[in-house]
Amino acid sequence: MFPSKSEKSFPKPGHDHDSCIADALRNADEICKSKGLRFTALRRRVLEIIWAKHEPTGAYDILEELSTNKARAAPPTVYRALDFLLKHGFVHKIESLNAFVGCGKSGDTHAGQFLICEKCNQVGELDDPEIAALIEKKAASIGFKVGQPTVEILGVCGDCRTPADG
Amino acid sequence: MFPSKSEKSFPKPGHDHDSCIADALRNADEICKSKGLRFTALRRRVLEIIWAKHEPTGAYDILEELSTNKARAAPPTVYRALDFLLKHGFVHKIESLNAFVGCGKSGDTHAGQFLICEKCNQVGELDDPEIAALIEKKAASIGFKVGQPTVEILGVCGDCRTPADG
DNA sequence: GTCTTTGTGTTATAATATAACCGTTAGTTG
DNA sequence: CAACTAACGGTTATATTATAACACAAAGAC
Repeated sequence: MFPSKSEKSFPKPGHDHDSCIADALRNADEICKSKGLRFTALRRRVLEIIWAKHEPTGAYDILEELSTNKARAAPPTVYRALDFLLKHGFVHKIESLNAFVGCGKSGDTHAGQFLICEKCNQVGELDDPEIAALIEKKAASIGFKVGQPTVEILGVCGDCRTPADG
Repeated sequence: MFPSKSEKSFPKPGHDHDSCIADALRNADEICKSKGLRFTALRRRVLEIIWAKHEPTGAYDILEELSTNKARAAPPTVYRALDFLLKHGFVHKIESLNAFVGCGKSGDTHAGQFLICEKCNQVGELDDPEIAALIEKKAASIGFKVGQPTVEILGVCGDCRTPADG
């Protein structure tokens, strides 16, 4: 896992993109090996495409990338790979965008808290335990047992902020 | 506006359903009148359908309800009404379900925090300022300016809980 | 090596959402 | 009130997102 590196991550404009793709793939490789999951070429490729974009990517965009000039992939191909990646926590779905992003702290299925920049479209993952705890507490106060929380925050990231954004 | 009534609401199993539909419509009537908005028959009917279901309702379900045996409504009819209702805060969209719910505290556009019961499908609206503030604070700590937060929590409501749900 | 499970290709279709065009209706102005 | 204007809604077509069902191939189990 990536301990501090992606704890409060928002991808920096100048960061080493290639290496973060490589890291994510290597990470997934290891996790799959240790858990006996089949990290097939297709699944690996889909994960790679998602990381390469480094922003929320729609299933049909992935499909596009996946398709070569000779062979046109069909939707179930992508959705099945996504199911696998989601199930094992390698990617998250951003519900408000119908799009998928790579998860910085893969390994276990977990709900993230996402900060989505309206300007650069990049997504930061917060995963803040205090937020999760507060939500759970408030929900519990009216008798509600929290299962899967979806927290997606649209806004403007630090790198894109101008005085006008406040 | 409904101050305490729906502050922490989760519709109770035995509550007076008809009156809460009526309340919501009357409320919307007043707000529209005071703001000079045109609360047309169609918009009113769509809001009524959403409240009548009292659970997240898909656009095509609304369309179904809207269609009589003589006339079949088309999607834009519903989506346009929904746009109006969303814009003015009479309904919310639950992104994780692609569905719409009536808003218990209409009047201004605002982002809600939703508790969605997996068993009865009812939705409670939390709108807790502490949660909003904490999210804002945590986001700010990494330079992110919060715009529109989406908080949707899947789980089990008090009325549906059994010992097995913890 | 056979068997069984899991993964993938393929075709078709479901479910959700929007574009574009146009007539109608409701407010607005003179 | 008549003419004007802007908002509303009907209609057709189409875009976008997602899944069902079936057939075959590849991988792991025995």
